[in-house]
Amino acid sequence: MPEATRESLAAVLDEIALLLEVEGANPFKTRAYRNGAEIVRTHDEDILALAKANELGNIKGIGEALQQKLHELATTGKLEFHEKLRGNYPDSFFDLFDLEGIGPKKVGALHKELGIDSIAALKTACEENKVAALSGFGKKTEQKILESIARRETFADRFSLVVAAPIAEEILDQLRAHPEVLRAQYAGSLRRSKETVGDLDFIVATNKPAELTDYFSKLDLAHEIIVLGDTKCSIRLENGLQCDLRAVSNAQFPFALQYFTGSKEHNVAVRSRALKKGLSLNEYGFTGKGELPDVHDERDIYKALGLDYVEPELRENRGEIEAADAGELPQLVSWENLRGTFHNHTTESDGKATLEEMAQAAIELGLRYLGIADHSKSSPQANGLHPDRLLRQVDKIRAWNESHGDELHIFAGSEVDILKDGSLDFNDEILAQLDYCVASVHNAFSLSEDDMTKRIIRAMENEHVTMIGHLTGRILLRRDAYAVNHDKIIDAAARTGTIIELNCNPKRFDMDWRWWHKARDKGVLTSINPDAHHPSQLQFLRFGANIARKGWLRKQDVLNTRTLEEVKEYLGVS
DNA sequence: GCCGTTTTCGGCCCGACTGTTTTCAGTCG
Repeated sequence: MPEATRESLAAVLDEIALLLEVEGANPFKTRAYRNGAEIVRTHDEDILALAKANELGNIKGIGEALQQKLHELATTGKLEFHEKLRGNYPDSFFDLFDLEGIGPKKVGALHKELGIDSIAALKTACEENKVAALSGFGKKTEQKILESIARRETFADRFSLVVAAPIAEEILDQLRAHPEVLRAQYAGSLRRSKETVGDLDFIVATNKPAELTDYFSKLDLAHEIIVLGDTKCSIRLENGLQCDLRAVSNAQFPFALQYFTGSKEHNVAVRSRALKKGLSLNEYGFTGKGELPDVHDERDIYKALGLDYVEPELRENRGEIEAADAGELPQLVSWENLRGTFHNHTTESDGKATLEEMAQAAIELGLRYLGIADHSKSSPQANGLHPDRLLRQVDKIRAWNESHGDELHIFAGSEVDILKDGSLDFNDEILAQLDYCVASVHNAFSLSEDDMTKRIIRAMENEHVTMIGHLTGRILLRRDAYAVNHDKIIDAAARTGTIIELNCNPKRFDMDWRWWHKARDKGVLTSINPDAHHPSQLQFLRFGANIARKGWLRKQDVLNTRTLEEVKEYLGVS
């Protein structure tokens, strides 16, 4: 029996809620289970230990029934009530909930009436027109189910910022160009700078909402209209990305923007704070007895609740409300603070542009310094450099600085492979000739967490290693992180004075934003690096600043906000 | 299933939209 974890407890409660819903139980009962799952996930004591000790009695939302069930789960790793409920359905049944347009009720009806327990079975039933004949279903529903199944096979359910961000900017421009639009903004996870997005949300302030939803549905980018009403519209683009518009009055705008920016968890906390002040908050405004606060923008909403303004990136209910209450929110780093960057490639290894072209792009972007760090010899797949080529590149960079250094200073570095045992791909004699060194893992991903952590810490202990590149090796939407113990790495970084890179290539965003606050508090410095393989990728710095903000980082936590002179001093180079 | 200065029953968040209905249930956010 697998050991119970916080997440396994929560997942069982969520699954019970789902199955109760399928079977038509009291909706408030299912909500109680969902609510219980959320409490298990977010409670700030050791919930597993409390459950084992059967001491959950004092937590609001966990009653006698849930307490008993969590105790059984925590001590035995399973729950008879759950197994009984779950026993009726195969694993494939749960895939049905991934489909858009059908929820627990319809899934329940399909299972009860037609015995459908997988997407394949549902597809067949639709093709045989058996679904349209069911009560509560019809021709259109059947068609939508088939389209949803096809879409699931064709499209991703989340999108990279490289894809989504430019689209969002374009749609926002088009909304702002409409004469009836007073204010417009995107909301949702993009505004919060999540590392990937599931869909795009737009809010417009207007006196002609129906005109705007109509306009939105007819955008050139709109490939399909999902819903179209007088105040909201959803479209799907050709690449499968869903975009939602809410059209509200100018007075409602700040409330709608705040509400649809989320996160859900942040909003729950904000609303409960409002209730304590005798105010009810929803996407349209405050309601309550007496005089209501005067609200013109989002800041006024937070102010009315006695809170400092919470930047969208921080709205994840990870301590920002408490900090806003205490006046202790950080002054976040911004994109304009960045003066240079490290970890960039050229055609010497696997980059697509020469040293000169990369330098030119950095100048155009307004950077004062640029770090080059091509791959080392143990990455032959990336055309990694042997020492002789590396040292020739160093000479070339020194020559550039002689002639162009007043405009852009280039730091000569290397992205050195951390070998399986934690030793480095170049010896100390070579490393000593560089201005700095990014050490990264590029192979042997399947080491145990313990071995991988030791491997990276050994590299950090080398005095020539300036920073650790893409700590976990994850490729978003494609490859999971390798196992590594973040706590131990952060402690080692603090102890050895090693920088942990914030790799802001949107396919990586590594280290994950959730760890930066802790790293910062332990005095760990970061460098926001685009890992650019093309001049245009230097622009990733903008995403990088957003992710840093999401990790609560301030200007002083980021090496590349420093002046050239300060960086030279830090690196000990002239 | 949870909760309570409305205290052991009765309420729990809700508005917009669609499709299947003929006044409303289900889905979504």
